[in-house]
Amino acid sequence: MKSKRVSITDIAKELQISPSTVSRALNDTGKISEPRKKEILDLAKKMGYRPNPFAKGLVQNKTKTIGLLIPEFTHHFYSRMLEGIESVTSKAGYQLIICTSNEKQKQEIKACQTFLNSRVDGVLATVCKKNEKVDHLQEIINSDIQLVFMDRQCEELEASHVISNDFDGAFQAVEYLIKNRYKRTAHIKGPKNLSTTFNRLMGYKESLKKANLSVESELILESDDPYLLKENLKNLLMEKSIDSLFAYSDYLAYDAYQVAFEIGLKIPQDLAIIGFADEPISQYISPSLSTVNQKPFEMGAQAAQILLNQIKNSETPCEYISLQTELMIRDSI
Amino acid sequence: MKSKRVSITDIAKELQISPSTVSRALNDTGKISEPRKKEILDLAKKMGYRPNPFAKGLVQNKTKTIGLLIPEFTHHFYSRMLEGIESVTSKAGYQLIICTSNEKQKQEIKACQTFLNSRVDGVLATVCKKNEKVDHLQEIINSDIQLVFMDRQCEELEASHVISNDFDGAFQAVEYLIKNRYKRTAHIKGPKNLSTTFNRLMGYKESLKKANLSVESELILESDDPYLLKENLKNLLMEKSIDSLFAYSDYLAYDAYQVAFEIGLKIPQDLAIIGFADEPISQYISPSLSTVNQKPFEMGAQAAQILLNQIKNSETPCEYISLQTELMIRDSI
DNA sequence: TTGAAAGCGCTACCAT
DNA sequence: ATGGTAGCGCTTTCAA
Repeated sequence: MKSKRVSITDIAKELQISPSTVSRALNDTGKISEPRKKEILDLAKKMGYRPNPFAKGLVQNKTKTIGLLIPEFTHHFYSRMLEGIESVTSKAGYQLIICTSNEKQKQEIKACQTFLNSRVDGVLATVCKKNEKVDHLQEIINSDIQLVFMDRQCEELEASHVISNDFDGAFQAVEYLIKNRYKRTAHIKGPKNLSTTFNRLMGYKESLKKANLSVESELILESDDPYLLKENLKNLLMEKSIDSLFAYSDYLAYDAYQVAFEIGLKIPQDLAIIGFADEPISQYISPSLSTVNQKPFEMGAQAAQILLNQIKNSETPCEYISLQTELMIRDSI
Repeated sequence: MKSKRVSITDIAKELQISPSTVSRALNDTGKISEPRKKEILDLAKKMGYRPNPFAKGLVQNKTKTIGLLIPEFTHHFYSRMLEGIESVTSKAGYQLIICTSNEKQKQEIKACQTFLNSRVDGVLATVCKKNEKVDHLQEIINSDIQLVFMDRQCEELEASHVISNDFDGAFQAVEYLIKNRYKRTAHIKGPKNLSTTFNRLMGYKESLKKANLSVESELILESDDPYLLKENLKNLLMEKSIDSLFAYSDYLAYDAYQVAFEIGLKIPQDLAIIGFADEPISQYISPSLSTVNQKPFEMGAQAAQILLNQIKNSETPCEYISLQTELMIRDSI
């Protein structure tokens, strides 16, 4: 029962005119008389005509397709970013090809191959944690495919990016602790090699410096090994040498909650905590967690908009956007 | 500097053979001599040949593309389902076109148009909450596009589905409450018109009946109006007429937490609670929430697999899968 | 085993 | 304003 798809030539034959005229009417391009146009459009509708994207793509060499590379979607941050992206791309008639890297470089490389094969017009990417090499991303650029980074910066490559102002976000968080008369603030660092980790650490340090407080390396904790982190944190807390904590993420902040509770400390009385990202859990844990909102929806939307601009005009210079964060004060301080 | 893309004819010319032979070698189809094949493959690689998906799609009328319709991605459940889908589609060389409905029928209809226009080979869909009409989905089926529903069933349409066994999940949850000697269990219902709402309610009722407990309509609460829900729940709790609660979702369970705390009740001593979905928050709230895990990753993966089978052979009969859920016991009972 | 050629649906160019 | 037609890159007969 498969009714054959109706093509431009079908319409042309029906109307005894040429395909070019039909094409012109359908695309509202070039000269064409109004009555003709109307006649064609009406028939097209009646016959249920749908343009064949392949034929179009073949001849125009544009795919109206954007590749999206994301580490994973289970963090609310990325889901929300996706919604921001989708809100602008769908409006512009672009489609997304989504690939997840699961933070593995191998999958990231495969994703880039997919993008190349699919001839996407542009790529939006949040690179994975451990990228020693960026050849696969360089290849995207070399193939004249527009590229915009999100959330995580990639300094080796010349491409636009939209990231959070991690430095300011961290600075303000720590500043808020200091203003509230907390004297010794620890920091739990993020994963190695990420620009975000570096920038939040810097914000922490600078904030201390500005308040004439010393930056002590014993108060800066690595988080790569969760067990070790908890041990180190426990020691710090037992020695009562800190009264507050700024964590790279809400999840790491929650780890601190657990350690604190384990040794009988109260939050925020004994330990004030501020996290980062404003994941949903920060509202649900108790006490609710003060944190830094990164505006993921806006991040996605802006990145998509920049990409579309670059696709439209490849001469568009790179843009480097740092989104202001928002300090969300709840009950953990 | 845009180096022109290399095509099959480029390779053919270079080797002074015909394009058809090159095509055969590249696709490993039909008769071709081994040395020839090797020669062609080597050169193709050297020249950086990439098949043009448009030309291929145009001639084969297959897009290797799947449309994915999802209400939204900020619930962990859907993100995880997406990861399950992606794990099988990417392996099979299919690409996903993602559209979100935001639970709005209008956007859902638009998404279906997108799928039709893009000539996707198949569609994976979780329909939105308020669908009075299903014409847009019917049109997908009429256009000979394979369709598989996930999570939410759509009885009006003849299509495969992969859903949770909501009935059993609810039944077991309530059974667990009863076994632990809770006598009066309330239920907070989900959104109207959803198959999941109906099935979980039925599981609740049947579980009570099986234990010879009466089903009391006053203990079944609507959730459409959050304020009203909290008021009603508060009344029930003040009257001390219930000792336990089974909620349609983890978020509704959390609402119950808040009401309980507000009037000074302890969980689970004064009120035992079981939620549904095993969203991340259920581990993070305190006390941690007992809930029903729906295996979203498996749901996505299975739905994708069924869809691929149907795409490969359109005569494949519809499949109706009910995934067994898993009761996750934590501290709220 | 290989080649020649038609044709998928569309646009763009040139002609009228 | 409209028509004719080549050609995008590929697969798929059919013929050799």
